[in-house]
Amino acid sequence: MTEERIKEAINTLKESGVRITPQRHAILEFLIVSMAHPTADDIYKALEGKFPNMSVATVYNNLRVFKKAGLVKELTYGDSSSRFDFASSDHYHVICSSCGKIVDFHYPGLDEVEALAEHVTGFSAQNHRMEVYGVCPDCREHGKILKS
Amino acid sequence: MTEERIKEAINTLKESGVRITPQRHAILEFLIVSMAHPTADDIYKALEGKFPNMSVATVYNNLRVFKKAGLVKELTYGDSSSRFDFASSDHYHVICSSCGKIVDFHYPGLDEVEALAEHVTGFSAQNHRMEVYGVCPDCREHGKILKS
DNA sequence: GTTATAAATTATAACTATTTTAATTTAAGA
DNA sequence: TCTTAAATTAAAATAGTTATAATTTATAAC
Repeated sequence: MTEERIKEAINTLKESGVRITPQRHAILEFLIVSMAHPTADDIYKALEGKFPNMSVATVYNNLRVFKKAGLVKELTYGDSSSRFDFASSDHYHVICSSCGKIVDFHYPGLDEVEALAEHVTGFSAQNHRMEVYGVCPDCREHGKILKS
Repeated sequence: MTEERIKEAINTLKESGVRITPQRHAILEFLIVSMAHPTADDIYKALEGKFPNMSVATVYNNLRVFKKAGLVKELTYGDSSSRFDFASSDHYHVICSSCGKIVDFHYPGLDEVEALAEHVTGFSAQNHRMEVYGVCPDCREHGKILKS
C-alpha cells in the first residue's frame, strides 16, 4: 500500500517535470509512512542516519515542491513550526492542546459551510479547513496540565 | 458601541491586575474598530502617527497580554505573520486566497463535530477552528490570478 | 500633590524558522 | 558517455517574534 502511494506520488512529480532524487524519494516516503505530522526539522533529523549530508534547505525545498504538486498539506496551527501531512485523503485533525499530538479524523465534508459562506459573504468558496482541539486520552489519564 | 466594548475590555484587564497605559488603550481600540484582522506590524505602523516612540516590542507584549486575557484571538493561517482579531463573538472567517482579505462569518456552531471527534478519537474536545478559503468579490471581478 | 514601586515601555540584540544564494553535484535525456 | 538544467549543499540572509537592560510611568499609598 505504501509502495503504491509512493509510486503514484512519484508519477505525479514526474508528470510535472520534477526530477526524482534519492533525497526527494526519502522525504516523500517518510511523509507517507509517518502518522505524526512532522515538522521540517523532524524530517531532517529522522533522515540524518540515511543521508548525513542532507541539508535542511533540501528538506524545505522539497516540501515546497510537494506542496505545490498537491501531494502534501502544510499544517499551520499556531505551533512555532509548520507541520506537514501527506495528502492521502480528505480529513480533518484533532490536536491535543496539552502534548500537541495530532490525529487524523474523518468526518463527512462540511461542504454546506462553504455554500453558506458563499451566500453570506459573496466569496467564491474553494475549500475549507477545520481542526478540533482537546485533550488526548493519554494526557487526560496522566492528569497533565493544560497549556492554556 | 465601540466605547462600551473598550470599557468592558479595560475592566477585564484591570480585574486581572493589568495597568492601562495609553499604548495599551490605543492598541485595544485599534483592534476593536479594525475589521481587517491586522498583523502586529500593521498595528505598529497604524499607531506611528499618534505614538511615534512606540516600540514594536510594546505591540507584541500587549497582544500577548490581550490574548492571555481572552480579549483577542491570534489567527495563524499560514500567512507569514500572525493576525489578531478582537474576540467580540464566536465566529469563523472567510479568507480570500488571492488578496488575503479576511472577513467574519457567523455560522451556527459546529458543536456536533466536537462531539463526533470525541467519539471517534477518545479525545476530550475543547474547541475547534474552521475557516473557508475562496475568492472575494473584488478579486473575482478584477480577474486576479489565484495564488495557488 | 508627593512618593514609592512594580509594571510597562523603549531600543535593540537575540533567537528561530524559513528562504536565498553561489558553488558544486547529479538526474535524466540524447 | 556526454551534456545540461535541476537539485543539493553549506552558509548567509531574512522576517517575525522574543528577550534584555535601562528608563519611564501608572497607580496605590500617604
